[in-house]
Amino acid sequence: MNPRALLTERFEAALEACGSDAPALVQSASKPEFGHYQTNGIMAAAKRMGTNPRDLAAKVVGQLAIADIAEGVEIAGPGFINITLSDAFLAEHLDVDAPLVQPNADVQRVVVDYSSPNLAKEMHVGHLRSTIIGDAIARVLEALGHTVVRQNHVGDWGTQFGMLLAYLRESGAESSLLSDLEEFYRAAKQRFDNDPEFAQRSRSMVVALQGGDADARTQWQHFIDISLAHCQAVYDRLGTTLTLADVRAESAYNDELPSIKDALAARGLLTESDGAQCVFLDEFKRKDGTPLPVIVQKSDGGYLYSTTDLAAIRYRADQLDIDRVLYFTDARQALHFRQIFAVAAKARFKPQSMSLEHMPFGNMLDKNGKPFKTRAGSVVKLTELLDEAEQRALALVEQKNPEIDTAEASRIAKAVGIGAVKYADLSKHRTSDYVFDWDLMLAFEGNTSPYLQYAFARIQSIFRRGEIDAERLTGKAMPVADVERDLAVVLLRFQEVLEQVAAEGLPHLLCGYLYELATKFTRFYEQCPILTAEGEAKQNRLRFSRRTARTLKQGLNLLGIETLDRM
RNA sequence: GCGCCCGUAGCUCAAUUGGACAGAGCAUCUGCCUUCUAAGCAGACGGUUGAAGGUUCGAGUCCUUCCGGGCGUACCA
Repeated sequence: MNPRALLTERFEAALEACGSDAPALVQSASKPEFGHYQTNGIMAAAKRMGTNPRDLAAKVVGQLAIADIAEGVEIAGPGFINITLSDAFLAEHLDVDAPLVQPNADVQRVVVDYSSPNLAKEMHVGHLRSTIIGDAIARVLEALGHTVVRQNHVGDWGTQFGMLLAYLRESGAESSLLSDLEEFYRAAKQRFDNDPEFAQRSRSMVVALQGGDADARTQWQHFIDISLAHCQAVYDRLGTTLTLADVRAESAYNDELPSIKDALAARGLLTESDGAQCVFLDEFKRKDGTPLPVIVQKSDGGYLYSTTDLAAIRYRADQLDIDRVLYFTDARQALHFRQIFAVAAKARFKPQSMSLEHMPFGNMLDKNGKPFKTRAGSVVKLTELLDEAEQRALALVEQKNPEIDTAEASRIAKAVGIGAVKYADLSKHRTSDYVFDWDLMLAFEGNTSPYLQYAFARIQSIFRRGEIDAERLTGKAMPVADVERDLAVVLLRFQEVLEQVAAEGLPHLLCGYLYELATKFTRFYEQCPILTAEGEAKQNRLRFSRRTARTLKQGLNLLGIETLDRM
């Protein structure tokens, strides 16, 4: 049930009857005095028709058929129409055990391209955003019925792999250095910078690797396996849905690259410039007229990430029959993707109907608001962050609930600690820069995942205390008290929020929703005793509790955050 | 130089894409635990939305200029 979509339909029908095809612009009310939903579109519609907005509002209300939805419709201000949903409507759609989400009408095949770490190094906090946001969006899309193809476009083919392979050969394949990829990289880099002979060996290693040399290839595979195993351990610990089967590495497109170049040439898009093969598009000229190239092949014959990305688009279109591709990478690649998408369209690597969307996110800053530099030593490894999160959470669990045994305490600490880290990231607008701060990331009160988990655990506690089997509850939650009505309206918004999250790739909208839901529930919880209530009132409150618990659980699950029955 | 993004409470962030009086959390202060978990609740304090103009019924959001910051801008990804 999506009340917003339903109201939009009804309002636009009424508008049409009044001779306007303007959008109704229905949204949930910005203030309680305005009811539950408000319509903002009348003013603009009136302007276009050259009539008075309040008169048009009155006409629209006259044409409006929403007696089955609303109990109050009111014209306010310059021409807003405010709607108050009826209790009967709310209850009708608040069945305790009905599914919370309905599949979308038009279901798509969607690639979500996310995480994509460089395998030369260990995963650090900079990889958190893409991994976590991409994973949440993939889950939400699936919940709405779409077919999602996760693709982890890992970097395994760059020039730096020559250096690593040379160092691997030198230090022995079983080197204990490999247990710490970061350290291994640092050591190799140092060797590379200080020993010209080693540097030369590294370069020829790249050539050998990309030329298909069997030995180089074997050693490379060995290194990649170790690195991927490390990534997978982090994914599992983070509770993301990524598996090794989702890896679609840069190297996977290696054999395609020459044919990408040929296809571009065949369409007359390729130009040689300073020895490099380039595509020049009119829409990417500089202001002074200097052309801005997309380089497809370097003057030394090597291919670049642009070529690989083009190959990936063609693969997704031809082999996977994809409708929509979402790229979760940082904002610095914005120009790159605009160019690639334009070239892909011109070269017909994708059908017109296929949507390519860059979902950029902001840069990571330090606590002083300066860019978080990747200077040696300054990156925080993801495993370190997660260790710290679990430790802090464990200390808190032991302090709050000393009677919980150690096994359960550590399980709770894990869910709370990891959840807090993820939520800190997911709850911020995707595109804004974000500040990396231990204390903010590991906060356990206020608008954090522990707050949501806590609200859920309290509900579970009610059922435990009352010895009630929540699964067996039936019937619809009927609002009686004001706090119940407030809760009911929020509960009914779940679907519309998910649809928006899926459309825009913005998980923070779901976070904001769940936080509002939890605060509304907690208010209800404070004001309406449940277990001591009697008869129908008790049943009804149990239904609200159950419905809230289910929504919190599913919502948190879509964010990749665990719920706990006790904490 | 040019292009893109950003600037909101002391701090960290929202603001449903132009809607009504800019909202939360943290911090500070006041209350609330023999009553379903106080990781909670109720309340107080806190704002010239970087600055100045403009567009209109209405601007944090759009336009112009300026200030401050970030990123990108031909062979890294």
